[in-house]
Amino acid sequence: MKHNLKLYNSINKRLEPFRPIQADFVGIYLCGPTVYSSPHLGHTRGALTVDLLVRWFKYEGLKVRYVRNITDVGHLTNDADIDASGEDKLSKKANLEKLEPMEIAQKYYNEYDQAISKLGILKPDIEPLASGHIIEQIEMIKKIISEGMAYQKNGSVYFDIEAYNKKYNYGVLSGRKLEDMIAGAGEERRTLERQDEKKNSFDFALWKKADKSHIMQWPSPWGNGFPGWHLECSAMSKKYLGERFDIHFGGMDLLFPHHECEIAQCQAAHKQHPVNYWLHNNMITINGKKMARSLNNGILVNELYKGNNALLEKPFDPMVLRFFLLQAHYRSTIDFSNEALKAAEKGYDRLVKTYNLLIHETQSAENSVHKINFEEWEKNLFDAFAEDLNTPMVLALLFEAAKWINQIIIGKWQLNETDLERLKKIFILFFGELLGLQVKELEQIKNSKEKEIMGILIEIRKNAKEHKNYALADEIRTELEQEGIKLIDTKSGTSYEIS
RNA sequence: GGUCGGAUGGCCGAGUGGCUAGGCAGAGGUCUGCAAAACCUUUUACACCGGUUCGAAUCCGGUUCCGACCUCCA
Repeated sequence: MKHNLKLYNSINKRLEPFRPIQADFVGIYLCGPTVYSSPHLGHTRGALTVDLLVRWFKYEGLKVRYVRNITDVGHLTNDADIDASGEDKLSKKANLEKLEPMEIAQKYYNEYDQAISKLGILKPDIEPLASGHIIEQIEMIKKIISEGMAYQKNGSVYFDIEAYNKKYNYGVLSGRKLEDMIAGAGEERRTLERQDEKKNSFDFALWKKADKSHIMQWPSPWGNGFPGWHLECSAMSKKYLGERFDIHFGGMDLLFPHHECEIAQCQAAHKQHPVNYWLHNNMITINGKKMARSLNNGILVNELYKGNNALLEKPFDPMVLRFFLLQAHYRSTIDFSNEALKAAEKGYDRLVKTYNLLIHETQSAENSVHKINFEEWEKNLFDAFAEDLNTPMVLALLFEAAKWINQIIIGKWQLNETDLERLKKIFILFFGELLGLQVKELEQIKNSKEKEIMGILIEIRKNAKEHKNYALADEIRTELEQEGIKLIDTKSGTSYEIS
């Protein structure tokens, strides 16, 4: 590694220099989505942040194995316990849409995959399904039982936190103490059903017994049932990344109980803490409140792309969403609104324009005349990215370069070939390769007939202007504008944009 | 109630002790027949009250407000 990456480790609550377990290799696990409905904006953030990490590691020459799971085993809608109907989310949706649970999972997985890919997010190396790892999960439960840290009750298996806590420390990640959790289980806690099966209310299910009406179920040593929610990530991360791996990523809302339980399961089964760096992204908010499926305030990713949501004035390009998210640090909340997106769109367009100018319009000169400190700029870019992925800072530095590029374009500054190539190289590296921003095609798909007609109109208008027939010139401009065609006059001539 | 985080100019959002973050909007300018676009320049800030310090948005204490988790959640 050429640069010193620092990451904020949730378990120690501080920035730590990143050191891989094996030199030149890094293993990353991201808690992916439960595929029972369409992805909303919140789902993009974790995937995007890991994408940045992966891009960085690859640039630094590390071999990356990036695992992002798909949860296609329905968790029960109500706690880890059985509610009145005994349905899980996937079964419920399957009933509703009259489909097999696996059809539901496939359908929404496809949607997720598509929506995420449009954001320029690289695919993971392994994308395992929870349903494809039932055997591994059962094996892990057996191990935990043999360690005396889980117990069976009526065909279900629960994790015994009290037993676990005698040897290990439950709560290392979230900072929760067992006593507090007992004390906290007071009047304000919701009363959960079937708690009597558990020794303690904070115990969680490793395996749940399924009755006949439950669609997704598998045979196990404890009878037919399905695995508990926390187990899949432990089983799959162990299988593909080992008992101890480098980076575990997920949303902050998963920190407790999900990740805490993962730690407990792994430690019970493998006698070691599974992860070196616990990373968590913050939430996307809307009017200051977390966006979530369960809160029904989510904006779907596809709604954003298509503009068909009451809160949106218009559709937005996926790259605008990517830029919008990069403007905030991944550990901060980011407040979503139509206005904020519009602002991001303008900023992004400006950066893209500058990018195109740099690549296509700049020409080197004999001698450099400028006020650029390349060394400092370059160093600041690398430092910003490596300082826990400070993408807002990286963008600010790219906007600084945008000003330089304009100085060159208007002829105030000039760069010799070496300097110009250097500017191009670094700009492309950060803009494209590391931030993963792609250039929207400036030349929209204009068919040749349309170009011809527009060329004629522009020519007529040009002639009119030359003969000072401004009435005609303005009429052409106004009429076209009413059709959504905007004429843009520049020194070198007139171009047009269709909205 | 418990655990944890946050409060920055009209909006979004960086910044951990002294030096303009940045984007959008606003203002002024260049260009233009006019306008738009583009480019250049630029105003407004650090929730409140104390304290530490030569110096605090940044550290400490308190207050108020907001949020996340403790149910499924990215």
